[in-house]
Amino acid sequence: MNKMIEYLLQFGSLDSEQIQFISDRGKVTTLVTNEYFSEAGKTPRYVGFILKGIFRTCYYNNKGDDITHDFIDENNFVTDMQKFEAQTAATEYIQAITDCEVIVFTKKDWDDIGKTIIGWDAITGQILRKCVVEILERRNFLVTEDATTRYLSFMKKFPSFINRIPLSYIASYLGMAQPSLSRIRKNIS
Amino acid sequence: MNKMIEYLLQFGSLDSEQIQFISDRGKVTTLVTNEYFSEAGKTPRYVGFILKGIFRTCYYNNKGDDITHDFIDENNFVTDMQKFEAQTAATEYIQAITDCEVIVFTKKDWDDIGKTIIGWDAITGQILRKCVVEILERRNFLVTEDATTRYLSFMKKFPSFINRIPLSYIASYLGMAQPSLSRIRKNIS
DNA sequence: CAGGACATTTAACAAATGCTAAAAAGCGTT
DNA sequence: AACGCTTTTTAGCATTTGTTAAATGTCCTG
Repeated sequence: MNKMIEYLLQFGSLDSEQIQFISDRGKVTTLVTNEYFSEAGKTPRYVGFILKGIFRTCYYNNKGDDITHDFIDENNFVTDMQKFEAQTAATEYIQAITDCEVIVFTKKDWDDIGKTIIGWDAITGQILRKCVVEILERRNFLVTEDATTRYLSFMKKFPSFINRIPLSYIASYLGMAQPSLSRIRKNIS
Repeated sequence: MNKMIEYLLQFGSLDSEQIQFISDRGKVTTLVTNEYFSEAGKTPRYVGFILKGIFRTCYYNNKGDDITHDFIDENNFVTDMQKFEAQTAATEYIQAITDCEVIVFTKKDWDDIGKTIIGWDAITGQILRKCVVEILERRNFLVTEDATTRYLSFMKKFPSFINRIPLSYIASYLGMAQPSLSRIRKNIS
């Protein structure tokens, strides 16, 4: 739980009573590889804070291809934010792609924290802003750069992912076919 | 100013005193086509709410190409959020691509609103969440779909942009060369 | 309405990437 | 070590997209 509190304290201050209030509501759970944290068509039940492991968000396009939109790893919140807030059906999957350890909060507990802790909106707002910037940075270059550049940037930003994640996920995240990614890897080395 | 208040009221309630407080701090200004709202290398001075016109965010990649990242139009806030909050130098330009009319807020006034109005964080947090979802929806398909599909989706989502925006901006936004976009337009019709 | 500046289209060729299927490599289990 | 299963690589060919430069179109100004 401490890792999460540390994370939160980067974005605002919390006294020990508030920390206790938050801690009391988080439950540590584990997911095994390939297990879903939330599923398309179902209402997301939890916000999670990742203690260990990597998740991906993904969906099936109209050709039936499995497309990975993003990877999320240790020391980050994971949730289908808007669908969780609105408690409506998600359109994407969130899947554990390694064994994972997560602190989860139910909607009720998350709302209670928001109502109880003055400044909670400011903290989550800041986290959100940081996430937006990161997402844009990560995804903008995917649109404009060629395949080799995209892969090199990915390696640079997520060196630890290369050997922990199936190549097919990386290929679809980078917007290319898997054989193309293989070819690129060969050319680089 | 009313258009902005209406927009805000979608995300939370404000009493007439609060509305007055906000209105007193916004100044209506105009920008002509090609004028910058904020510039790379400079600290953003304003948050804006667009009453009329279209902006784009853009930057120059390492080959010197002018790349458009996004379009923003009427009835939306426009700002380099994180750089504005932190008051540090921006890395992108925000440029008017039509004549524009905008309500602007200085950093000081924006902060004063945040300090004065209870629930402001909650309102801006909601707007932020909505923006994140929209940005992701708009940009995710750019990575995985082919050029024709990307253009068709763009036309569907922004039919009014096609005749108001230079094609070169649209081409770079969609991640393709301008002659490719021309070819696609020909094939479609 | 002529001229100039800028935006868009066209064409031909080059390069990159997609697609398919088969081969190879890796991995866990027995 | 051998087997089955999954992942990754390879190869050849088809298709898409990029690149460059010239031609055409459009709009504004004098």
